Amino acid sequence: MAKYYITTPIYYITDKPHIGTAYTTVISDIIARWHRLCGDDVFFLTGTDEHGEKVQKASERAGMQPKEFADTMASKFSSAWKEYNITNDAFIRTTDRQHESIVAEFIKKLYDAGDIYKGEYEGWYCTPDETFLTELQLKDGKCPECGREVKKVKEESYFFRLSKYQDKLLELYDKNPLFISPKFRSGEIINRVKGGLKDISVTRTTIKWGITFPEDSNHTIYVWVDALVNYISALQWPDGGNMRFWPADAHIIGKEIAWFHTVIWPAMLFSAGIDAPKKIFSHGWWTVEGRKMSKSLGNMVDPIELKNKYGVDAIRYYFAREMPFGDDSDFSEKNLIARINGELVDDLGNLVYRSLTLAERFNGRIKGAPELDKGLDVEHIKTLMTNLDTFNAIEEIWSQVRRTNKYINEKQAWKLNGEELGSVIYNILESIRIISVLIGPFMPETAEKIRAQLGVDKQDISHCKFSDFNGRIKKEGHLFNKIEKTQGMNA
RNA sequence: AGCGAGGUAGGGUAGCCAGGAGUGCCCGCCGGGCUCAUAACCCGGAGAUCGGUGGUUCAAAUCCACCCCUCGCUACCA
Repeated sequence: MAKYYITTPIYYITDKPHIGTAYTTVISDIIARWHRLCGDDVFFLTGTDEHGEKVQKASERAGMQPKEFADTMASKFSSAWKEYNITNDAFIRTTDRQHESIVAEFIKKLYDAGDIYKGEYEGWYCTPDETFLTELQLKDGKCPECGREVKKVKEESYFFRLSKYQDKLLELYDKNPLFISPKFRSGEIINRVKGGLKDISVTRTTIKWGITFPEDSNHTIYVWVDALVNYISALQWPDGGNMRFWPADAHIIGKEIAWFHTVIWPAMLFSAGIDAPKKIFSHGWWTVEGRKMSKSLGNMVDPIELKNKYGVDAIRYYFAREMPFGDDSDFSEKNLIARINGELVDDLGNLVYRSLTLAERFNGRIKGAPELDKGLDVEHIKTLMTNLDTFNAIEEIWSQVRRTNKYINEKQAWKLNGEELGSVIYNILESIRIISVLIGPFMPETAEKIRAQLGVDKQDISHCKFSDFNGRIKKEGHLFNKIEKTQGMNA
């Protein structure tokens, strides 16, 4: 049995869950469920990032202690994921005491390796935005975000010798072409690494809400270092039992944090003498109704509202189906409704309903030779899923849904009887049974409903081939209901 | 500015790396079939100067050059 370790980023708790974080988490869950379906020993991690200046400020505004504020926000995430049927094996919080002590131990290891030295951080700071900026980022000497004046700040800081690992990183990319996925994003990173790496500041003296740097208690560890270590602290590094899951098979992230995961994180691991993860997959971003999603535009989509309105499985399906492998996509309610009505209600729901009507009326033996197995390529779907390509995997599954609908029409099943009908029904039900297994990771509730109506046992990937049909038909209702146009959120 | 990604019928995508008739898929539109099914499903059709210009070639959506447009990243902003 192969092990499979998959992670989401840990989400920064100044925001509540939105469509982007929900997307990352759902996609990761689909992959995790897929691997379980394939019999792998899976560890699936998500969690929250709770230190840093912004959290400190946000908690002050909320009139709470940072830890109290963090507790409130973290539970918003864990309860949202519960509602989305997320099957994470652990939920890590960077304020967990175990995490804090492991981060301290980890950074000490880098220190002992001679990769941490004391220096002086110098840069620009935009006070109203509370943001540190580099020379390059400034626009006409002012803050690129708000256009206001910035001031020069100088502060004692400890640095990590990132520059030392340039060659080792390039070697990593070279030996593992899929390390930075999808491939079209790797050039960007590799060129920048080739262009040279600067050491990075890893501690702060001005921020109190963080983990104390063990070598100098005037400093706290910078949030990014703290956050990245979650991937191993959740496994109880260095010698906890779950370390057998390391190296991670896939870190699923948004493209905006690719640099940290593909450059800084492996470099820190090298310094600590730990293997690099196998793959960093950065997915695209959602725009909302054609516009960038942002708080100031007020177009943040609340995943809980969305789910309450359309159903968990519909949203999970939409996430996996709408956004092509790694690309950006537009979220639009019109489009979501079109997919629910066209693909879930008309294609899949209707297929199951009409098939069960035929099967229920038939009282002969459901038996025959496989005909509908042609064209269904489970191995290909496996390959796509291994490559995290949920978009094309669904396309492939749906072609079988369409093929089955077509088969019913071509055979004119409603006109047949006797053995001939028994054979056609056999093919239809076997096809639906296999479809239900394949869609399980995407739409677990729907898969379960189909399975119950077919009256078959729980199955895994090895059952995705035509064999004898052994179910006991029990037709219930429709799997999905049509969304009327007037029901749209903004309609 | 530098680096990167993309511009294919009304919309969305695949094809490009390894050139060979504009070929595929989904939605929408028009017409037909069927009645097991949630106005569903199935079949057929219309619709594209493949962003522009120039080049290589017997042959370019595909290779090369230049240009236009959109988007992302640019390191300590989760």
